[in-house]
This record gives sequence, C-alpha cells and structure tokens, in this order.
Amino acid sequence: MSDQISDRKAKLEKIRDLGVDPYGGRFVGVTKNAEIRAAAERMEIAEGQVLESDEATFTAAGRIVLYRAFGNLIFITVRDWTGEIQFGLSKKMVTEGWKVAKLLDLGDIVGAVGRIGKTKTGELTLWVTEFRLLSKALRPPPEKRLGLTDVEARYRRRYVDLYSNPESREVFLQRAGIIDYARGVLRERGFVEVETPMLQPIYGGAAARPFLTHHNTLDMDLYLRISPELYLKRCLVGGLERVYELSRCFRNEGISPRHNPEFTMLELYQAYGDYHDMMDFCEAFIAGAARDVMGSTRIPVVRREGEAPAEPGSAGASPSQGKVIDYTTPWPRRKYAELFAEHVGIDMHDNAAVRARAREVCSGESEQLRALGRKLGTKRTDPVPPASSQAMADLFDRIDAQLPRRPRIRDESTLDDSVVVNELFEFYVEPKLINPTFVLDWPAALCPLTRRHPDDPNLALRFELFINGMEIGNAYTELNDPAVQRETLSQQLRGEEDETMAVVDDDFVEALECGMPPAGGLGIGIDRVVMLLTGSTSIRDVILFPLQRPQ
RNA sequence: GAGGGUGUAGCUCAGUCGGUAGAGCAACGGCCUUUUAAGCCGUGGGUCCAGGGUUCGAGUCCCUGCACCCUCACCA
Repeated sequence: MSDQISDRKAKLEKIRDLGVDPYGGRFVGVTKNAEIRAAAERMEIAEGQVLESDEATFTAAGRIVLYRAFGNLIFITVRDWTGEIQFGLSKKMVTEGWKVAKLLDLGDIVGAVGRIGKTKTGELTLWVTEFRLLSKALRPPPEKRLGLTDVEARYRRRYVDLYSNPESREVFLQRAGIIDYARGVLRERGFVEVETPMLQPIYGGAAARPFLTHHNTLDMDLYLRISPELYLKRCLVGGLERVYELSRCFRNEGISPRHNPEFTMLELYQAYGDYHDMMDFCEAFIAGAARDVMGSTRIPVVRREGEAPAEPGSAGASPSQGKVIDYTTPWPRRKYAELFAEHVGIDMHDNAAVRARAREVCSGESEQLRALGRKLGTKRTDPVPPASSQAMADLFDRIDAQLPRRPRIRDESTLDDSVVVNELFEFYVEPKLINPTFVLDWPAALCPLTRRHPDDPNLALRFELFINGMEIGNAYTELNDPAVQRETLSQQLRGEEDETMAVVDDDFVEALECGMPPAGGLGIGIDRVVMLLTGSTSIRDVILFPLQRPQ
C-alpha cells in the first residue's frame, strides 16, 4: 500500500500508546456547525475576544478538512453536514488532548468542547477546552481545494465524493427534502402510502423490458417490476381510495445521463378524480418543492460550474443549455394534436401526410451523406492517402454536425399509424417543451390503460408532463371498464412488440370486474425531478450509488 | 449494440519532435501562539490502465483488451 497509509497507521499506534481509543465512542451534546455559527451571529463577538459564558460553550464534531499547526497553536477546520467551523487549540488550554492533536491528519473525525470567539482576523473560532479523536482516517482525503473531481471515482467511491465535495452532499440532502415535500403534499391531500410487489409473476403497467429472476422454493420465474400500476389499481378496487407508492422500479434498458436501470417512481391513484387532479398535484409538488426546498421557482438547467456538456450547438448540447426553467404555476395545458400541428405542420389524423413526412425525414439525400460521413470517419487509418481521407472525414463531420437529429423511424411502413405519429411528435415537439408543459389527450392506441376521450374515441384522457424536453410524469383518467381493458391489453402495436407483454394479466382484469372506481392516476420520475430542481445534468449525480461495471 | 474522447504520484494535472518521469496539494523531517489553500528550509513517493508490436530507445507511434465520459440506438 501507499506510504501515506502506513504513516497514518504508525500514528494510530502512537495514539493507542497514549491510552486513547482512536475510534472514539459515544460523543453527546453535539451542536451542528451551522447552528453554532447562527448562535455566534447573535452574540456580537469582537475581534480577538473569547466569550466566557455558558451560552458561548459548544460541543462540535466533524471531519478535519484543513489543519494548520504552529508549534504550540493549532487551527483546524472541521466540516459537518451543515457547514464548517474552525477549532483553535492552544497547548496551554488543551493539556490532555494536545499530544493526540499533534498526531491528527486531514480526514480524521474529531469532536471538541470549547468557547466561541473571534481571532484577530475576525474568524469565528471554537477555542477548545476538551478535545477528542472520534475516528482516525487511514486513507488521505482528495486534494483539499478541488475535492474529488474524477467522475468515475465519484460514483465508485461516493463516500469520498460526499465528504470531500459539499455540493455533492447538498444535492442528496436536497433530494431527501424534495421527497419529504412530496410526501407532505400527499399527506395533506389524504393519500396513504402502500407497498406492492417488486417481484411480479407478470409484469405490466408500462412498455419496457424487465429484469428476470427466479424463486427457488416455488421454482418460478419472477420479474422485477417495471411499474407498480396494476397493483395500485387493485388497491383502488379494494377501497383504498387514495394511495401512493414511492419506490424503485427496474427497467432492463440502456444507461444514459437520463436513465438508470433502477430508478425511483412516485405513483398515485385518486378515486373519483381524473387527470385534472393529477395536473394539480404535479404543480403543487414540483413548483412547491422548487419554492420551498430550493428557494426559487426559477431554476437554471445547469447549476454547477464546469458541468455543461460541451460546446453550444454541438450534437450533444441540450436544447435548453444555459437556460433557466420557470416553474411558476399554472403550467400550460396543451393538446397533443395542437402541438403536433404547430410543430410538425400537418394534421396528425392525416395518415397519408404523416407517413409522407416520416419517409421524407428518414430517406433524404442528407441522410445518405450523413451515413457516408460516418463510414469515412471510422476509416481514417485505412490505406487511403491520409490527407484526402482526413479531409473527407472532416468535411462529413461538419456536414453531420449541421444536420438536425433524425427520428429513429427506419421503415415507417412496418409501424402502426399512431407509432409513426408519436415518433414525429418525439422528434419535432418534445425538445421544444422547456418550461413545464402538460401535453393532453394522446392517440388512444398508445394508451392501453387509459379511458377514451368522450368526444373522440381515437384519443385517450392521458397527459404527459414535459420539462426541459424530458418526460417527467405520465397520467391518466384511468380505464375502469374491464371489457375494454381486456381488449386493449390483448392488442400489440406493430413497432412496439418488444416492449409489450405477451401475456394478459387476467387477475388484474378480474379485479376490474369487481368494480374499480373512476380515478385519476399519475407516475412521476423522481430522479428526473431531482435532476431538474438541483440543476444536475446526469441522473447519476442524483443517485447515490449508480450502477457501474465492477472493476 | 455503434461512433468519438479520456486513463501519468493518495488527489488535481503538465509532459514539446520518440531520448534520464514533472508541478501544486497531500505525506515525512525541521522552525513557528492568530492562521484562513498558513509560511519558510529540507526529504521521500510512479505497474505512465493492461497485454502485445514497431524502434538502438515508447508515457509519447501502432494493434488488442478493460474501465469511465459524451453522442446515437432502446427507454422514463
């Protein structure tokens, strides 16, 4: 191992030789650093003064982040989860703990009792009378100014990230605050929290590929849930009229800055309501959390310096790069068909026009150029004259960078009408929805669990909430007609076969046959809400231990 | 799954044309009772991601692999 670790182990033994347990024990009466600072604020301490009163005596604890020793005087900056405070140790005052104090290292966890005062330079200081080592750190902390910046190290050794990067710790405390806030809003509205199976014999409630596992004793395959929806609706049938579940779902899909295989979903169901109630909740929760947890209803997309992904205008730049999102309510409520007409320029019900546009967008000359550019770009080391190869590759890279992104449709003729419509919607409309926007009344074929629109059976009473071009929530006026439900669950959309469960959940339909009250239901991706409110650009920055390949 | 990028001391990073492996912080020894990233003097510390190849000589060039980041695809 490294010399630094052996140096610290040697100090550990010296500390033991002094009769001190380097791993501390119970340490009572600790006041948080931020509270000590606040209390000191009210006491009006003069520079150079040390207060003698009982009210000025505090017990504090935390990790050593800075250590400055001068012969017989030591200044230590100690960090807890509320902030930092400076300890001042004088050899005259700290007789017992002095030898231990001289053996401290950055990263050690210490506690002290002392009186607050201010140094000549005006720095608030806890002048220590009793000192204790609470835990010796054998491994050194990262660079004291910069902390841990290597992204991989921050995810793999999150504990180091958390103690060395206060802004990272702050994000997770804010995450907890946001989740608390959601529970508060739900409690006010009379919802109760329930827990339904994560291990499901039949998965459903969303379109996604599941994780498969196996129970040995019952010798049966089980899926990790992709959604709790079908169980929460069973709760509605049973008379639990307002339920929610706030926990993990699992989807066996790709990993990206916006996707983690396990993520936290909030789902709620409100009997006798519809999707308008769910819109009200979205506003109350997210705008309320922005205001009350984050302290502002206007929040930048990227809050931390230096985390902006690449140069503006590049393919990777978010359309909302550098922008501020305004959470002020009420949020716009726009019809899907209106937005489609506005941004695509054609009527979504005009199948011929929709398919013509899809073909146009997918098979233009520019697409061929793009493909050619890619091909050449990957063959720069081929035995082609280097100058021309490089020049061609650069040319096509430039062309490539200037082309707009394309929808993923390859052959529209194999896809259902509504799937083509939605591909175009995702391509043209979604990236434009930066400020919170409810998109209402989706093509019914995309929504097997949703009640049909009373005025148009081709539409479903569904909305999705978009913020920063990202889907945040999905809500329905729930379908409670068991006959219609059985029918829609049996249908498979061409183009979405992979994501659709081949087996109908008969027990779920049987539950509906017992009578499910009309209801509104909503699912919200909590990690994404936390991303937005904390200005994080990657979902991994709001998940404590994101999935990584073992190393 | 495809393309691009990154990988050097505990941490943050340099390393030119292929020619003895560098800095700051951290560490170790010393001085120091008011520092604020303390300062000053001195010292130690490397599987340059891994494995091959080219070369008199590779951190640097080539190939393969691994991990991570970004983009695309799948998805929320």
